[in-house]
Amino acid sequence: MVNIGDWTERFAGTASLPRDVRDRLVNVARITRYATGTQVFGPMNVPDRLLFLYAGRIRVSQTSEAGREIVLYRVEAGESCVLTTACMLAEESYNAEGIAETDVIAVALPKPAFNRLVAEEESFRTFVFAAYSRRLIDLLRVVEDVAFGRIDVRLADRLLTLAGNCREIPTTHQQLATELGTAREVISRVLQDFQKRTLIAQSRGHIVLVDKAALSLLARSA
Amino acid sequence: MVNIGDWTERFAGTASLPRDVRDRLVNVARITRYATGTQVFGPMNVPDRLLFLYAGRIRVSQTSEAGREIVLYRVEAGESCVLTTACMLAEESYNAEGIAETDVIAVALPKPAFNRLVAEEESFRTFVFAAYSRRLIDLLRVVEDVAFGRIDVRLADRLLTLAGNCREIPTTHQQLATELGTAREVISRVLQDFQKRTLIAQSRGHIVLVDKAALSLLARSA
DNA sequence: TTCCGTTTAGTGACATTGTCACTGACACGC
DNA sequence: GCGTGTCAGTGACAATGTCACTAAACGGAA
Repeated sequence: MVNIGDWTERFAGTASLPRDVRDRLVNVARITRYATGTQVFGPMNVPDRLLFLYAGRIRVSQTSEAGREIVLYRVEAGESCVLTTACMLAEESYNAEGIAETDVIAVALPKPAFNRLVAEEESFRTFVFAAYSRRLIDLLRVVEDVAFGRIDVRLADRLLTLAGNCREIPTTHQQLATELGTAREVISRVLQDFQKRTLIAQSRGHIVLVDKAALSLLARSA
Repeated sequence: MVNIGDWTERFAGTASLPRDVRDRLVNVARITRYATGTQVFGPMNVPDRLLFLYAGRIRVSQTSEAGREIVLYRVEAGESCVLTTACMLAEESYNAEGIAETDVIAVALPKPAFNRLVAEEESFRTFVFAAYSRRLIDLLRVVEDVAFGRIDVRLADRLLTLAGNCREIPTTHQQLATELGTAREVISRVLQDFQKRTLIAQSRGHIVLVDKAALSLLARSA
């Protein structure tokens, strides 16, 4: 186990806390690691601690009974994973799960410590509420996209997001279908259309964004 | 203005607070009323106070740029409206709005009082987090329905919900389309199908649930 | 290397849902 | 009665989802 030192520097909610509070936190929190591809939380795997993402990225998605899946949002380093909180508090069941998309290092805070911190520290409270709000708004965006958005527009947008500064994306049609909550065949059709319009180039498990400008235009067209 | 007396009895988060805290709350909170059909909050109308619903019902929905709309959830008496909190905290814009579906009486708590309460009172804190969690899970449900659900199933389910114990619903096809985030024509088609199968009867602005059992079966079939 | 099984992608037919441009029916006030 | 606006019905078509396949690419084993 590698010592990651004073992780309280890393989080907006803890960086400005008094020295003694931070020392206490470092003592009570447990550092947890998840290898790429492993499940961080899920219906069968409800953590009893609050997770703060020190490094890595978690993909949160929801699966239907029929087995279809949609990506809801991603938790990045420095953020907290509030869905686990929701999970602990609300007794209702839900079928969202978090998968480590890279190797992940998380800080797991026991519930009593979390409670105390929310009660005593204004800045931490603000951080937690902001995290909740952020996720609520993320979900509003998902609802809007799924309910009213066109598939080609959503796909163009997602391709650009996944690529970041890069031009290439190592991904399969099935993975992209999961991103948008649709079927692989639909993705294949749209990607073929993109290819014909020379917006992208494809090979097995690999997509190259040839014309980012045009994709960007398409993504913003709705 | 009618005096509604000690409203702190009404909320899970305030009923168990010490007498002196409740007296203080009653003093600082303002009672607000909204007539049926008026907007409680929206993109252009961000309240600076936290709302707790004393009586009535608020319908929270989201509108697309193209003007199509979908109902996200309803806030019932005794619940708090956390989306307004999200709204205040997160700077990001979103286009959800809350409409008073009946005449509404709400308790509006100034932000400092809210903050103090969250800090000092465990039971209130639990209440607020539970409210957030509830909404997050509501939204997960909406995402699942919209992304993976069939229209006929969703409509059957919504009709039963809207009817409650009653057999009749005074509503237009357009209103039902807004409930599910679809188009009126789609609702018309499905309702005609339901009518042919004698699950319902229709007249202008009015639907009678003839065979609730069958509708229920259909609603649960996915 | 060749063979074979697995994963990934392509295809066409069809079902469902969404869009558009209408028409007709009903209710209400004058 | 007669307009006027709201509500519902319709058919053609477009977009998306489903199904049952085939074909191509890759990787390991013989």
